[in-house]
Parts: sequence; structure tokens; C-alpha cells
Amino acid sequence: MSLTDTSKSANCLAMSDVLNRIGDKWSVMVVGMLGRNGTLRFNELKRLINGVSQRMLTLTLRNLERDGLVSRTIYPEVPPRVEYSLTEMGKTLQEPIDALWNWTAEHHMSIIDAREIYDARENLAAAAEPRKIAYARG
Amino acid sequence: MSLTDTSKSANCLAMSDVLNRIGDKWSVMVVGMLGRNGTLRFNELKRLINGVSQRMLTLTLRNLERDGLVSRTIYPEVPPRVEYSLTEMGKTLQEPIDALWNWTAEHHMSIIDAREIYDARENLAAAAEPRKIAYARG
DNA sequence: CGGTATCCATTTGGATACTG
DNA sequence: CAGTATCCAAATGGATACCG
Repeated sequence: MSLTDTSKSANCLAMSDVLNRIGDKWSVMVVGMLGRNGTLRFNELKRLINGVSQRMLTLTLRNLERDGLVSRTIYPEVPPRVEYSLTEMGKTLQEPIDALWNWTAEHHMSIIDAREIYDARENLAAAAEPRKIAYARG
Repeated sequence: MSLTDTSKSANCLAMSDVLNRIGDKWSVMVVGMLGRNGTLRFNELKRLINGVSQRMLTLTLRNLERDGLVSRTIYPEVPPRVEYSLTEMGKTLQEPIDALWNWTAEHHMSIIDAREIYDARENLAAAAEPRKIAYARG
């Protein structure tokens, strides 16, 4: 219990640190894709991940490689071939990422709905509230 | 299998959408804290979450509320009291978030180490590579 | 093919001051 | 206490062009 508690609430700093890397959407996408497909080339990843720019994919892969989550293999051919896959540590990240992925698939619609309700309420409140600054002169 | 596969790889768009909200570190922190503590006031959250500014905490809470993950209760007292807690949907997010949290606690050090190794290698490479622009005149 | 380099618009987020 | 409002610096990220 004490150990569990420690590992859970001890330092937000570690969470911040790690989340800044693996919490952004491109990283989650890359880990998700590599986890499911095993090994992928740069442009395969680019095609699979909807809307990622070359720049962002490069940066994301470099950061994941730096953190020891993704391995990069260069084949000195012409044209060049570079393959990416998860490291052993990267594979352990697969499970939590998958959990998040499944949660998202399950609750996305509810979130959309919640937003609509919230926004509708907001607009209503805005319409009802007494004008604060802008009222017709006179 | 088909269902599983669909829910996993179908739309990156849903992942992007949701991750943009619950993937940022402050949201994860808030959900983590509320999940473990049940109900918290604004300044309690602020104290618990290391380094969050008032502005970011407000924004994060509004977004989570908008998405139906956090509920906000105002007690019309003086001084004002506002309590936050997870909604039912928010509670379901607890599990994946906890998984991520535990993963982080377990692997943070390995990541730190991996970074050091990577950076050391980088510096070495930078030192070895032929000077491209800046070399001593003469 | 798999990048790097550069430019630039937008977003993010901290600091600060003020309010009900 | 629990915000809102404003300002401004820094980070983010797309578009584009070029390179080995």
C-alpha cells in the first residue's frame, strides 16, 4: 500500500516529464502504430498517421528514440530505408496506450455529446446574462 | 476481432480529438488527483498539482467539465467554495490514466538514463563530424 | 526515401493585476 | 476563495525548399 501510494502520488514531476513526451498525440499515434504493426518505415508511418507533417513525425520519432522507446535502423541502400520499431521498454508502454486508445474509442461520442450540451448551456447563459459593457447608447 | 480492430485503428481522428484534451499533462494531473482524492476545491487542486498556474488550472477544469469528465459544484457562500470531482465517465478514465501513471512511475528512471546515453552519443557524433561552418580561421 | 533547414502564423502558458 | 482579463514570451507546428 505504501509502495503503491508512493508510486502513484509521489512526484508529479515525473509525470509531467514523461507526459510531455508520451502525452502528445503524435507520440501516442506512433507508439500505437508501431505496437500494432511491428516495424514500419518512415513514410509508412506518415501515411498511417492521419495529418502528421514530415517535420512533426521526425521530431516525434527522434524524441521517442532518445527516450529509449523506439529503435531506429538505417539500411545503407539507395534509396535509403529506415525502419522503426518499439524497444522492449516501448512495448511495455503499449498496454497503457492501448487502454487509452480503447477508452477513447468507447467514450468519444459521449464526449462530443457532452460538449454540445455544455456549449448550448453556455450560449443560453450568455444570452440571458445582463449586458455588461455593450448596450445601446442612450 | 473485426470490432476490436475497428475500435483500435479506425479513426486516428477520434484519438487526436480526445488526446488533445485528456493527453495534456494538466488534464492527466487533474483526473489523477480527483480520482484519488474524490472531491477537491480549486486551491486544493492547485496545491496538489505541482507548478500549475491559476490560469491553466481554470482552463483545464473548464475543458474537462465541458467534455463531461469533471463536475463542478458551487456553494454560494462567502468566501466562495467550489468543489470538483469526477463524473461517472470521468471515473472510467481513471483506470487508463492510472495505468499510464504506474507505467511512468516504473519507467521514469529508464527514460532518464536513455536520454543521457542518447545525448552523450549525440555529443560524441557532433565532436567527431567534420566542422561544417565554424572552424577557427586559418 | 528520409530526412534537414528555414520561415512564419498560431497556440500555449506564465506573470500580473483586478473582481465578486 | 475562485476566479477573469490582459499582456507578452516561448513553444508548437504547418508549409516550403532543399539535400544525401
